[in-house]
Amino acid sequence: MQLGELEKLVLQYLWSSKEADAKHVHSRLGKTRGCTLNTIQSTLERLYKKGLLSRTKQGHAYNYRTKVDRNSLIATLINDITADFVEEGENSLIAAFSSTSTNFNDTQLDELEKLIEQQRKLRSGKV
Amino acid sequence: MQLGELEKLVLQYLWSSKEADAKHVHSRLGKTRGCTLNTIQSTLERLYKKGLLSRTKQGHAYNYRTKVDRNSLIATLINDITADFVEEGENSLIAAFSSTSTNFNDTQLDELEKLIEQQRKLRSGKV
DNA sequence: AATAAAAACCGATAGGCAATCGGTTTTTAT
DNA sequence: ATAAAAACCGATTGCCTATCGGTTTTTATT
Repeated sequence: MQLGELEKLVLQYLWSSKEADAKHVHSRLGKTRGCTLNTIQSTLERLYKKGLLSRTKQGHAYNYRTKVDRNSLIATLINDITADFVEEGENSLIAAFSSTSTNFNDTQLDELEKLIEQQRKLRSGKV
Repeated sequence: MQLGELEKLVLQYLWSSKEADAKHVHSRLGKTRGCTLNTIQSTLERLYKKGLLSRTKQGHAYNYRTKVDRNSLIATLINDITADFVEEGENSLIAAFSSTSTNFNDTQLDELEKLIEQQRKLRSGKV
C-alpha cells in the first residue's frame, strides 16, 4: 500500500481526534495546506477504500474514524515494502534490526526486551 | 524512496551475483520477463541515480554492483515509509514490534535477543 | 583508417496513483 | 418548496516506473 503526503496527515489527525467529518479535517488540515474541502473528501474516500478508515453517516455527512491503530499500520507498511526482499519464514523487522544503520539507545533496547518477553508469554499462552 | 517491481528484481539479482552488466542482468531477468535490454538498462540507470548501485566501465559496458546490502536497504525503506509517523526519538521498529499483528516464532525471538545483546555491546564499547 | 558491433544515451509513450477541484446530484433541514 | 450541505462524478495535473525505438558514442576488427 502506498500513502501520499496528505493521506498521512489525515491519518495522523484522525488518530488524535478519534472521529471527524470532512469539514473538521478540512478546518484543521485543509486550510493551512490551502486545499479545498473536496480534496479532503477525496482523500478520506481514498483512505476508506484502502480499508484504513471506517465511516458512518452522521446526519448527512460521513463520520470517519481510523480502522487501524498507528503501530499496526506501521507494521503493515513495513511488511508491504519489504515483502519482496524477505524469504519465507524470515521477518523483515529482524532483517532491519540486523542492519548496522539502525541504532538504538539503552531505553529502546530495554523496551524491546520487554516486548520480546511479552511475545514469549503470548506464544506460550497460545499453545 | 519508492522501488518498482523490476527494480527490486534487479537488486536481488545483484545481491546474489555481486557484479553484472546490463547484458547479464537481461539474460537472467529480462528474458523470462519478456523485456528488452534497453528496459534493463534504464532500470539499472534509475537504481544508480537513486544511489543504490555503483558502476564502473568495464570495456565499453558498465559493471554494476550494489552499494547497500539487503538489510541496510530494508532499514532505509522502513525509515522512509514510517518517518512521517514516528516522533522524534522514537523508533519505527519498536512501534512495529508493539503491534499485535506482528508475530514471531521462538527462533526469531531468540535471534532478536542476540541482536539486542550485540547492540548493547556495541553501545558500551562506543562510550 | 574504415567499418561493424556493442553499449550508452536520449526521448517518447503508457500506465498507475496521489492530489486537486469544478460541477452535478442527492440529502437534509427549515 | 427551497436552500444549504455534503456526497458523488469526472477531469486534470504531476510524479514515477516500465517500456522501447532510434541515435550517438565507444570499442574492436580488418
